[in-house]
Amino acid sequence: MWNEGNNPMPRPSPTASGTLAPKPHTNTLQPIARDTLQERVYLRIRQALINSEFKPGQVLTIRELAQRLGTSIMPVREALQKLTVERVLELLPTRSVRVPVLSAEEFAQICEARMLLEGHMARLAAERATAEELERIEAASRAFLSAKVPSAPTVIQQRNREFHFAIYEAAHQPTMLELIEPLWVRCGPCTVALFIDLGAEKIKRGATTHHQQALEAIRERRPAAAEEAIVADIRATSERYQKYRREHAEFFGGPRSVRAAES
Amino acid sequence: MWNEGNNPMPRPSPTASGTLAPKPHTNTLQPIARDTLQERVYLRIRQALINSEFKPGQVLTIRELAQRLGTSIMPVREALQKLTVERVLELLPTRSVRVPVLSAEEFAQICEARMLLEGHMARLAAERATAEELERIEAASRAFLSAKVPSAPTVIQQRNREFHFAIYEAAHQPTMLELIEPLWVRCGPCTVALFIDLGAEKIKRGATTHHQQALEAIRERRPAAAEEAIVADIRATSERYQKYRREHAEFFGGPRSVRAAES
DNA sequence: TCGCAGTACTTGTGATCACAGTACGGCGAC
DNA sequence: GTCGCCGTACTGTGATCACAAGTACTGCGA
Repeated sequence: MWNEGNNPMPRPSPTASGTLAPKPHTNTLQPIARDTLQERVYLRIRQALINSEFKPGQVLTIRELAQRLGTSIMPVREALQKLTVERVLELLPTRSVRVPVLSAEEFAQICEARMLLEGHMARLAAERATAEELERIEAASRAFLSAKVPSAPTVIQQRNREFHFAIYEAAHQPTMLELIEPLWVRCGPCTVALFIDLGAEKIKRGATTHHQQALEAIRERRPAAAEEAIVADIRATSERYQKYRREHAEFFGGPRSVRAAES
Repeated sequence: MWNEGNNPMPRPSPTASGTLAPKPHTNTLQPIARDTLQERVYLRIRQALINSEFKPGQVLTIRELAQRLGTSIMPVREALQKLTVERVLELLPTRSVRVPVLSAEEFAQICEARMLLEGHMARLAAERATAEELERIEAASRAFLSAKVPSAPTVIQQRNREFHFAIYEAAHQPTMLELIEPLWVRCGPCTVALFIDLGAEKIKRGATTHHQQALEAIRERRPAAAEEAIVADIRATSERYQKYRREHAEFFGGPRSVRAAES
């Protein structure tokens, strides 16, 4: 499961674009992709983190990644820099980087921010969603429901993500959407770890209720109810992590945050 | 005023630490600073942006900055990368970076996020602030009030910032604090531009009311009132920018967002 | 006088090299 | 046998070089 050893990492493919499914474009002859190597490396590692190809706590070294990706170290070091700034990765005292193991408090605070921002977005979506956007949300919801539970946990997580962002896009606040996105990436590795260890069955069942409530609230233009449903969904994730951390403190052991040693 | 020409930029000084005043440490023998050149460059440029040493819209080139800072291009290019990820700087189609000129919508959405997050923090501060933290907040308030209006607008902005963050630190949510900080840096250049053009007098007078209300609310443990005061303060900034943009559309002219050309 | 092409220069990107700091192993002394 | 030292291997950092893409300027020709 974890990509710890020398399992070959596929070369970054040009089709591996951002983490959100791009909206279908109707206009032809859109500008061709002219991205840099560094950008591809960045997106590839980011995707790997979302997909839990790296384990929380795992240390990533520049040269090894460069070798596995078939590039020099330059694109990799800059990609890791970027991920560190986003706090998707964590700086060790040796200046190596690792996948963070979020403490209960950190996870809770990120979830708190998510509740505030995403609740706001859900409220706006209920007010503003167009018919087309509503259809997208419903499609995402169906996709989530139809995800086979025994399938890779990342699939459930992926569908869950797409459902949420289908809602948030309907709020028509692109700048705020960009603030929310990194919060998901930060939670990603730890959340997926939860999926794997706890079994996706129970989690999916819990989320389904909130999803249905959110969907209906948006369809019926009830902003407060939409906000409430999304907040409840996030709160459930937060509390699940709290509980899990308490019960498996040893698993998340090891030297916790690097910064703890600083102050 | 603007640092457009060849005005020498001071070498990054080891004392130029973060943008927040560090809390006084009581324990001796804290770890010595062991930061990298890149980090100093990053903080120096970041500080320069907050202080409005660069004008919104101004293009920054790696080699020129490197020369002015007296380093090779390596630390500078990574510092600019980091600032771009934080969206403090903006990528041009040529892959140069420039100081963003926030559109009215972007500024409004960032302020909306700030109202949600910082309002939350103000509420918590009113619930949790210790006597010592309250003293820090009051000191910051006095410092803001005593700032001479004709002095550099950046001083007012600096004091304002310190007052706000004195409150937020009393919420005891470091992770969320880290989410708020980059929002201030993003707003920085455009806000200070506002100060300069509009005159700090009026702005300071407006903020003073909100500050006093927030301070009293925290002192008297009224969380809802504290949140309200902070939100009102941010909303005033947001609306001032909206108005200013409408009236000075030509000043902020030029090709707006780069991404506008992409879709 | 206008328009176009060619050139020189500036820009960011990526690769390679040199270096300093750290971690970890073995080896020797007590 | 255990503790401490030392050397090796490895890691990130910073500098320099090579290159491709873009821009602006200049000069030639219509």
